[in-house]
Amino acid sequence: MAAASISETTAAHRVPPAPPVLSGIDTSNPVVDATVTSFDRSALHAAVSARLKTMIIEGELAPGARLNERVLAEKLNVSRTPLREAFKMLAGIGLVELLPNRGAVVVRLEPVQVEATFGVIAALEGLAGELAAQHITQAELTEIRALQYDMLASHARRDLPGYFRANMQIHARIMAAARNPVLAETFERLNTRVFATRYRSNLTSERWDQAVAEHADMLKLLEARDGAGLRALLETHLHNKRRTLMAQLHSRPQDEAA
Amino acid sequence: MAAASISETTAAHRVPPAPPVLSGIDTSNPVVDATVTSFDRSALHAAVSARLKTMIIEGELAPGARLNERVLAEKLNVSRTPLREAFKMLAGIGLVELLPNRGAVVVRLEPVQVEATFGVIAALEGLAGELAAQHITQAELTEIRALQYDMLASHARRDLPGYFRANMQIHARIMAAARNPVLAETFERLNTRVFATRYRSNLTSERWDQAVAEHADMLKLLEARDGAGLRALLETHLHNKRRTLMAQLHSRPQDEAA
DNA sequence: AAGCCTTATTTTGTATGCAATTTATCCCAC
DNA sequence: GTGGGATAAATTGCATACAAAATAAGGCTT
Repeated sequence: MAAASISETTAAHRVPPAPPVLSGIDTSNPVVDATVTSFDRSALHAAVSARLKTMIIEGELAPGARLNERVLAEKLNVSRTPLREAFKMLAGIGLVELLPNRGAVVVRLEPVQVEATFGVIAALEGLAGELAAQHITQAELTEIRALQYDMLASHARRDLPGYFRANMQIHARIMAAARNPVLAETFERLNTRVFATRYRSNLTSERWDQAVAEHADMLKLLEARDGAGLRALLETHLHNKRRTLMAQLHSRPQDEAA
Repeated sequence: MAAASISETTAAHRVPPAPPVLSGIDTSNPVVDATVTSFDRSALHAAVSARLKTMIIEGELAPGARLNERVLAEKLNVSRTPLREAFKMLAGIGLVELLPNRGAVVVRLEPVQVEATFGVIAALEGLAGELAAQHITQAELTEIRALQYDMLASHARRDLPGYFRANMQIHARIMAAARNPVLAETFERLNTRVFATRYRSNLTSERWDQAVAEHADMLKLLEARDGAGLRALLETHLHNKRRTLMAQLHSRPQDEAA
């Protein structure tokens, strides 16, 4: 059957139809990671879980899509057992929903849930800013300054993907500087869910300019190590982002998927 | 019971009309025989997951304990397949850790991780307070007032378990009044991990008195619908709690487990 | 033709078997 | 007696087989 190719006796390990994706256990943020640990046989379920995760994040598996075990097992060249285990892991982190006796579906976020998620994210990033102001090193500050210029460049060129990339990096660096792994993990979990919404949305010109200005203030507060100020600013920043997104979601309904 | 009510469900965003997810089949009675066969056949993995969760929360499975598949499968009267699936779910919510080719162990929180977790919890509960002040109904307020008196009674009697029970209820009611399911879910996830630490610790008489006083202020701010004030108070409240706990953890080392 | 009951097909859920890895045990050299 | 290495036992990981449930299909009645 499908799975035969993996259970080859030697370590000859198959090449999936798609290029290698995220490694098994990653605490990093979604897009950056590229480490491919050669999971010979020890972590098929982890590999499958990571693969499904990127498929969901990148929209290959759309929100609401039903995950048929037989079909997916064939596609990924694994048996149903590790696939089902991957489903359970993804259910644990809230990316899929398990319907008893009816399989798994990709979680679909209604606008109201996106709104709720951003409310929590705002608080988490606010906390990250406060802690980062306490713990950040000069080297980290320097890197963020550089990213800020990258962002300004992308903004000037009206390069939205580049802007989002730099933007995301900055937020990630602040999160890293907070030195709180639990905070980072919690944030990662929620950010993954709204990733597409957050980093692939459109912006009005005004909102874009405003966001860039907010980032400039952010950097100033960080340099001044004004934790309370940075926290407040980050929260407003994200509440603004949320408002923009919600308006967008309400004007243009989400994509539906079978 | 207390633990059961909190740990009831880990389901993420559910769409209202959709059928229940991971129906909270909670054995919640560790004394009765361990068979799970009486449960709905369609949710063995969910039932096992819930059972393991309570076993972990109640300390029957100690932090650091290795989860032997054969032994646990026999004890719970299930095959290894749903048991392994339950492991994956618990790994997803951060209660167990998966060691490739070496099974699963109950996550052991080092003091520094407890500290980090409480930092996040403080922010989450603070946010809950702010939102609760906006959304709470009179009926909910009345209930919290009653719980506050329960708590005062337990305090007067030096009934620590009763105090923690009422205390936990109050915090849970505030969380519920926040009307943000994502916030509630995120909080639940973290609170579960530090449950034993949080609600089974000791208190000095002074700290106990102070905590009770803080709760009185909480209620006042809630009644005044002072969101910002309540948020600030809850954060201090939890930072105080954290400081107490950390002192305790450092003076008395954690329980070790094979 | 529409609705409902019955039957067939598909799909999910669990148990079991086997391969691979890890861990424990024993023997021997030194 | 200790250390190292080979062997045996135990344990994990994956694939498959079978059972139960859900879904789809078909035919019958009205």
